[in-house]
Amino acid sequence: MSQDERKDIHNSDIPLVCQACEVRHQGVCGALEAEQLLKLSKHTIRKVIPSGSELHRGGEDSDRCSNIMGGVAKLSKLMSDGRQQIVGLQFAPDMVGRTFASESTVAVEAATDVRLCSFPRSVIEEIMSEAPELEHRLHLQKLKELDEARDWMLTLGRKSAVEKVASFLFLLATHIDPEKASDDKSVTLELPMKRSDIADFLGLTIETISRQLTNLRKRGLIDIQDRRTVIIADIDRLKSAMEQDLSK
Amino acid sequence: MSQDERKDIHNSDIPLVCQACEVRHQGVCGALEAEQLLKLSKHTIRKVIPSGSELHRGGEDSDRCSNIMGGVAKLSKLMSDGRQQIVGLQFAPDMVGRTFASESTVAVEAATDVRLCSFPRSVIEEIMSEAPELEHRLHLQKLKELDEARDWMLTLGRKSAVEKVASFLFLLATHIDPEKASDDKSVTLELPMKRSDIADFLGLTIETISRQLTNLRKRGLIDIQDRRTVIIADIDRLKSAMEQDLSK
DNA sequence: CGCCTTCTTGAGGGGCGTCAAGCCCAGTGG
DNA sequence: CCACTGGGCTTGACGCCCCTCAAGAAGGCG
Repeated sequence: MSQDERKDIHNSDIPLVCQACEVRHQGVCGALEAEQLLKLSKHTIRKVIPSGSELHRGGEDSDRCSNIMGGVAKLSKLMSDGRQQIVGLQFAPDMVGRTFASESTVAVEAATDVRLCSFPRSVIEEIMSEAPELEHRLHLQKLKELDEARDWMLTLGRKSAVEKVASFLFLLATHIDPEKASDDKSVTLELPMKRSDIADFLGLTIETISRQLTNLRKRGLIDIQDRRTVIIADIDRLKSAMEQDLSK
Repeated sequence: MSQDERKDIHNSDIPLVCQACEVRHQGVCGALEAEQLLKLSKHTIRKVIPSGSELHRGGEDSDRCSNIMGGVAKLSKLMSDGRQQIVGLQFAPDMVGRTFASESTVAVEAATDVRLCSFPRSVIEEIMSEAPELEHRLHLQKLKELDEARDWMLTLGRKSAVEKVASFLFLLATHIDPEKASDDKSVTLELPMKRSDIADFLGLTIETISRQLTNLRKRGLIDIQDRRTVIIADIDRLKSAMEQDLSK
């Protein structure tokens, strides 16, 4: 097995599990040398989390981090009386987990089935201290998440219900299969979560989500194939619906 | 000048401007050696930004970053029709600025008079590449901002108007003069911004802010000394008002 | 087919926005 | 000194957007 037919510089000593990894170069692992990948891969577990189950309970400690290989995870916060707010969605190749002990009050749950590459927090932190480039990549990812969180604060604080739903659909269209951003202006969206999750993401109720989806449908902005499949007729018109109240 | 009466290891070669800096050890500069401080200090400008003026216009490029030495800066986002959302407040010793080209669509404005230590982005990024500990500190700060942003998303999406105002007052009480977190349960708050800013921070209108402040006053949770000064009677009662609707 | 969860649609009510009037206070100028 | 002005704030009246409650439709699965 030491005889590898693709014996170029980059692949010779890279763990097989990483060689086969489709998101390695986009994720934080792209910053790692073969030696470090080997170290990390000794502690990794690949697993599939079924839709609806938790990767990390909010408010509890967790000493594991995971790269998302596929699927969608949701980050949520819970109030004592049960009110809930989803504060972010994570897609491949994002890394989830509370590095440096932050993110403690956020729960992580699989929205769809999620494929993970999971490892102990201590190992990734140790490698970070040796490989600044790894911390740099993670830093950049967190800066992106911060930008997205602040974008969403504008949506939560200042947009109407229609605008919120349009913003949600646009977010999905630009994050799921971004390479499939076709030449065409129409996009077929597989909604990765149910109405109650969408409501918790947008700070609305399920009834309002439902009403605004039919509102958008009646205006010809979207077509609803089935409850989980939405066809965006024209992504540009949807984009303009994000800032323009269509309630009247 | 090479003769320094405090010739201990730590201070001998540290620039005078940094020796005098009251937030140096708490801010990101705490990660720097004398040599790096010297390099950075050659490009720093200390200045005071008067309340209301912009440090950075949203959507524009900026090649400067700044440490906040004192005062409060607000980060805001603007929609094309004028709706606005404040997405964060920054206090000393936070660093503001778009390192690694993120944060582009966020405007930074002085809420109060703000004392800054400002330097070019290129210099801080260069030093970061030499000193991973500096990037680590900045990374930790951004993780804290991400946590705060997500906390605030819960506030924006799921809390009632009273709860939002209570949350705002609590946020200020715990961020302004945190050392003055006295033995006493009552806290005198100097509001760093006017009602319209508070409204933009909470996703409400100025009228609602005003009404909910008097609501909290009538319930004995706060005392309003003048329009800019609020006395929190009991910080614990205020905290519980953050999750409990008092509209009835 | 029955049962459960999820979703849609309608009717009614309430919380917050909108509009408007007036107060407070600092700044300015006569 | 006071009148005038203008920005910031408060308070009231009213209306609308979205929540609440409820009923029923649509799937999914044993």
